Amino acid sequence: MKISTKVEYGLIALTDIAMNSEQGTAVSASEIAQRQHISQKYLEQILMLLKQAGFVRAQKGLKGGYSLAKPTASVKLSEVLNALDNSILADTYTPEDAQNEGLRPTVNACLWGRINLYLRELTTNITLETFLEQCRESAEQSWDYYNI
Amino acid sequence: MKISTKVEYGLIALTDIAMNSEQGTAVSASEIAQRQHISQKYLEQILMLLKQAGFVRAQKGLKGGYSLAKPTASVKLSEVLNALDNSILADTYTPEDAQNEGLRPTVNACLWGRINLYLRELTTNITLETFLEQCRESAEQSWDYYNI
DNA sequence: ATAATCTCTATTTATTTAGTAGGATATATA
DNA sequence: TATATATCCTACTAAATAAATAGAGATTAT
Repeated sequence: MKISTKVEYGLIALTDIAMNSEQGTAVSASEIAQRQHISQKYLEQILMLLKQAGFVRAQKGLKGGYSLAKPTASVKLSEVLNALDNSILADTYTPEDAQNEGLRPTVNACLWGRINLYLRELTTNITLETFLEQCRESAEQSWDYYNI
Repeated sequence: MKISTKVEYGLIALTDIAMNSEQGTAVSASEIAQRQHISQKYLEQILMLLKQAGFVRAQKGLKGGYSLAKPTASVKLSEVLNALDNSILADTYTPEDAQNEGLRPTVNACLWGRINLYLRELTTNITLETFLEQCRESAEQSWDYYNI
């Protein structure tokens, strides 16, 4: 499944903020950009999406930056993805589709609709909390892998 | 999830062939194009993919066309999708990704990899046979819906 | 004051998608 | 064998989308 950089960077940024603002300090866009090798200006646009959707709060000025606006357990991955790209979990259903005399509506209903439902269920059941836990486990595993 | 017309039309075409070549007669591209309202020239390119991947066989010349090359129960949806667009079920993993010092490899492994695995499992368990059955059920349902 | 930070909008560039187009090749049938 | 009807193959193009780049404005801790 092809993921746009916007969605990928957005999730990386959210993860970076979660991991690096634990002491109550905000994480600036420039920090994230440097750490994750992402264009800062592009990242700023993406961070605005995360802020508008209520996942992070922003603090302007010196020592400002972004911090989490909610407890990680209440952040559903499906909602984060929707905030970054509202087509990623959506059915691409058009009004003309419904009037199509061919197989298009049927295939849409039977297959793509079913796949999207599946994806929504999957991503609804992943929270930022569980995701961060998996990231830590994954990091440990690759550490072991290279050192044993 | 955004599906390209190439993939969508490919699946529609395969379904059309399955439904309309039962008497051993081949289905021509022009027939499919008319029935499904798809550009014939574009469709021809897509049918070539399905042929190259071994899902349909082609018969040139007068009264020619396409017919299924395998029993429907042995056609896995995952394989059809891969034939039409090999990125749709794939991890978008690049060599640079592995060397990235940031969170990118971790997020790739923990999230996109997991989602793709999920999608592959789902689509591997759908065969053309089961899909056709669902299409028929769906058609009956909408029939009922509008007539009762 | 000022330097650092987010905010907002416009523009540009690169890539992908969704076709269009034209002709070559093969073949059933009259 | 002539012909109409198919598939096969490749090149090209227009439109949409993705991925930034750029610049200026607003805010705020120090």
